[in-house]
Amino acid sequence: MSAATVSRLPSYLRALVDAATAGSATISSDTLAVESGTQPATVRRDLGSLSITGTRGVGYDVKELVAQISAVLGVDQTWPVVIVGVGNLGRALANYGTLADRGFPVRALVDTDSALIGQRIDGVIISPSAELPELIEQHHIAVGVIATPASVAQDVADVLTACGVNSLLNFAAASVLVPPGVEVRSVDLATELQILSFYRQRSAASGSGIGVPLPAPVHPPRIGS
Amino acid sequence: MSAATVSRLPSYLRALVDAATAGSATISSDTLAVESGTQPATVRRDLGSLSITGTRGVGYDVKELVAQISAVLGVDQTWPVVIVGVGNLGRALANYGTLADRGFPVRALVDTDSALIGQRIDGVIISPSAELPELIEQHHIAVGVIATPASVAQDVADVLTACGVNSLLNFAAASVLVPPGVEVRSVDLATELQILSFYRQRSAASGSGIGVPLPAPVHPPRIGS
DNA sequence: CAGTGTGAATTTCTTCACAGCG
DNA sequence: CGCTGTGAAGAAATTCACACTG
Repeated sequence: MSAATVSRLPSYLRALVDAATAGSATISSDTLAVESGTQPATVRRDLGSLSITGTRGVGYDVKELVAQISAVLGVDQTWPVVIVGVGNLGRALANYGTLADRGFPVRALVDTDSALIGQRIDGVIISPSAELPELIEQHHIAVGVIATPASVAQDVADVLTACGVNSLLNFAAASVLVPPGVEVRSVDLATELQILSFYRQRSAASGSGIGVPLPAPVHPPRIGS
Repeated sequence: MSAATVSRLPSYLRALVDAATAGSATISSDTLAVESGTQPATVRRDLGSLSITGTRGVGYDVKELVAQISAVLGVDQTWPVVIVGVGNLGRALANYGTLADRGFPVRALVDTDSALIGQRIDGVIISPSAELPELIEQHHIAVGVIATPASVAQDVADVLTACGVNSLLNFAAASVLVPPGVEVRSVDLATELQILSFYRQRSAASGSGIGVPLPAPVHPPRIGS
């Protein structure tokens, strides 16, 4: 299965859960494409590569699709997490229920700041970084979250991977090198902002002519939950 | 310039700033490739597509590269930001200095919760969502940050784009549809976790044999700033 | 008929490999 | 000699377009 396909599965799953909630029993590749921001042919190929088959003239069975994609993504399992670095970001993540809700319970917290060590966040004690290997073994840690300054991100990744953690979520503003077999996902605000900047400049340059007037502000739809 | 190239520019810039800090005057495509996790040939093509030229036998001029890439990414300019939704995430972002440091000062905050309206975060007052159009005009908002629940993300995007904001940073767990010319970058923890899950399952399946023993935990390198 | 499943065409992206230059 | 710049090859991903089927 291609990396491109995998990267789209979460958005399919999201759209499908929405559709299920809305009561749809089936969904067409056209609809799923619109909901997940891709093309119908791409949807069909992706689902085909998971050996998921629809019904001609009808579409795909929503419940089956949710079950299959969930299984492929492994969202039905639980992966204990360690967060390395309990600064602003690390603390926010530790308190952020979404991690635990998604099957990623935070079982260990690590920092080098002695002022933090011994404190508890949501019941989990903050340990010194030297204890990382023991913690990983004790709690069967599967995922390491790197929330340290960029300067130590590589060191952290080295320790984590050496201890057998082969899924890393990297929030540090640095790319880390890992051995083969280890998967790293990087989430970096600066990167996103810079890419946005690029396209903003670009569209300002091409769109600032008189031919492309700013649309008049509309009466705003109600924003609220 | 291809989207793939643009997506790599931030990591080049990061590596280059590091190199400059370390005192390097020039850098080869080989080194830059290692530092940014890509291939030398890719680096050379990317730089070539920016009409950046190096010196044969030597490499690229670090300072010039930093200047050129910074200009292309527009990081030398300032883009006022509005954050829509001041929950946990929105508040964290509003307080997060990195946004302002990168040329994205938060000039407006919006929420529907009347308990929040009128409060200030870092000097910026929280306004009711109905005022979004006026705020955008007053502050020349260029970037909209969506930090609302998924259910209203699309509505927020509609208002923002209708008011001429064509750079969106979307933290909601929903994909939003936007008119052509508008750039959206989505940052979604659930998506990242699900993709990690997929590869973790995959490597567990292929790597759990006796042939691939868990590496013994090494003596951990010092983790600290 | 509406919508899947899929060969084939196309586009996009990456990598090779090497001539050529400082 | 070391490293760039790039044509050409290759690989990957997307999209077209249509036969086919429930």
